[in-house]
Amino acid sequence: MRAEKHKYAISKALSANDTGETGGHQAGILIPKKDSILSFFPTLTKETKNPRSKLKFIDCEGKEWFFTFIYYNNRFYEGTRNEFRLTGMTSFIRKYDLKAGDTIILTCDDENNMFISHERKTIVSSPPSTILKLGSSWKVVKI
DNA sequence: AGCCATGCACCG
DNA sequence: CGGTGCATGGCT
Repeated sequence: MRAEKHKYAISKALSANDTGETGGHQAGILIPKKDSILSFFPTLTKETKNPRSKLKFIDCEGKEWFFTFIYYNNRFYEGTRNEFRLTGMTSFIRKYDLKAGDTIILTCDDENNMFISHERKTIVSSPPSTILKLGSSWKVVKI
C-alpha cells in the first residue's frame, strides 16, 4: 500500500549535440543525476554494465516512439563514464525538425504511459554579454 | 556534471 | 555505402 499515482512531467531544453546539429550522431539527450528526474525513468542500477530500457512515448499525434534509456556506467567497470542518456530520438527530432534550444516535455500518466511533446524555443531577450549556457536545463513539472 | 566528438558495428 | 545507433573518451 503506497504509491499514489503521481503524474508529473519533465522538460528538457535540447542541446546542439542532442539534435545532432553539432555533428554528433548520438541523437540522444543526457539525463542529469537528479533524483526527481531519474524517478521519471525506470531505475537502472550499476549491477550490470550499460543497462538499457526501451521506452515507448506517444506524441501529440498519437504516434508511438521508442527511445532507449541507457545508463552508461562503465565507470564502475573499466571506463570513466557515469551518466544517463535517452537515445534513439533521431526520427523524432527529424520529423519535428527540432533544433537546439527547443524544449521537449516528457509526461507520465497513471497508467505508466509516457508522452512526449515539444515546444519551440521562445526568443527571449538574448543578453549579448551572456552566452546561453545550457546544462541542468531539465525542469520538473508536477501535475 | 554536461555537453561535444568520434570510431565502430549493424542494418537498409 | 550511407544512415543510425552504440560505446567511449575528451573538453568545458
